[in-house]
Amino acid sequence: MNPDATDRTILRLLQSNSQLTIKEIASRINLSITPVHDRIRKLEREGFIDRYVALLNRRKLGKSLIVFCNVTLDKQRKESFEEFNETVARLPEVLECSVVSGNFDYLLKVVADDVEGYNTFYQQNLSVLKSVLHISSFFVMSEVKSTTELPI
Amino acid sequence: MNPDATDRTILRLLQSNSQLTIKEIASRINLSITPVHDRIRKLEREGFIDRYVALLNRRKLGKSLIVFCNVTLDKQRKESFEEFNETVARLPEVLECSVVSGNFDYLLKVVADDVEGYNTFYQQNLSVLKSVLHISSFFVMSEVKSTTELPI
DNA sequence: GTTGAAACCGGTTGTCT
DNA sequence: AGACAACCGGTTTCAAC
Repeated sequence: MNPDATDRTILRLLQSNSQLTIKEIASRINLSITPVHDRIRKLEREGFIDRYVALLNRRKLGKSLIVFCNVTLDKQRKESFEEFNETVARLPEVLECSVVSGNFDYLLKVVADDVEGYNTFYQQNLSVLKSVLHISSFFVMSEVKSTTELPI
Repeated sequence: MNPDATDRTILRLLQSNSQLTIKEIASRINLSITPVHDRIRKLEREGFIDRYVALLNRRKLGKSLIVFCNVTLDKQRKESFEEFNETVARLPEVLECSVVSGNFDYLLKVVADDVEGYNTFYQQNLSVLKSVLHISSFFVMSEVKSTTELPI
C-alpha cells in the first residue's frame, strides 16, 4: 500500500521524465527489469501516478501571459459557488482555480496571449458572471520557477 | 516553423495523455503512422514540447496541503531579488514562484503535508531570509481545477 | 528479488508515390 | 507530405530459481 524507498525513487524519476525506459530506471536503481516493471504498474494501479502528460512550451504557442486573479463572490446568492466552479472548469484559459482562505474567495491562474487577450477573456468570461462581486488581476512579470514535481 | 491545425491536434492529444501510441493518434486524425511520427519529432525538436512527465497524486503521497503566499522583499537591498530567486529555486516544496504586478512582489505556490508541515517550512526556509520583508499565506481549502493543459 | 526466453507491439527508418 | 514495409528495441508475460 505505502510506497517504499525504491518506489519513491521510481516516482521521482518518472515525474522528472516519463520517457525513461524501464531498462534505464532499472540500471539506475540497481534492479532488474522485472521488479521495476511490476512496481510501476502497481503505482499506476493504486493511483500514485495520476497521468502521463506532455508539458508544452507556452511561449512557443503564443501564450506568453499568465495572470493570477483573486475573485470574491456574491455570497448572498447561495448558487454562486456552484455556478462559479462549473463555469471555471469549462474555461480552458483557467489552468488552476482554488478556494483559498483570507480576504477573497478564489485564486485563479489564467493564461492568455497578451494583455489584450486577457482583457477580452476577462470581459467576456469573468466579469459577466452574476456570481462575481469583485476581481483583482495580478500579471506575472517573471516566472522564477514552475514545476509539476512534488517533493518526495 | 508554426504548427498547423494537425500539429495542434497532436499537441492537444499529447498534453492530455502522453502515452497515446503514434498508432492511436494516427487513427484519430486519419493519418498514417509516418507523418504523425515525423510531426511529433519535429514538435519536440523545435521546442513546442518541453518535456514528458508523470503527474503524481499529491494526496496519495501525503502532500495534502497547498499554500499560496505573497512575499514582499526588502527593496533597499539590491541583492534581494537574486538571493530570493536562487533560494526559492532550490526549495522542492515551492512548485511555482512568480514575480507579479501589484502590492506584493512574489506569488509562491507551496506544497506541504499539513498545516504543521507548512509552518515548519515557513519558519525554516522563508521567514529566515534577510531579503524578505513580509509574507502572507493563503491556504487552499478546495482545488476546483488544476491542469497543465494549455488552450491551443 | 533474479535470470532467461519468447511473443508482441510500437518506434524507427528507408523507399515509394 | 503521406503511405507501405521491414527492422529493431522495449515491454510484457512466463517459467524457474
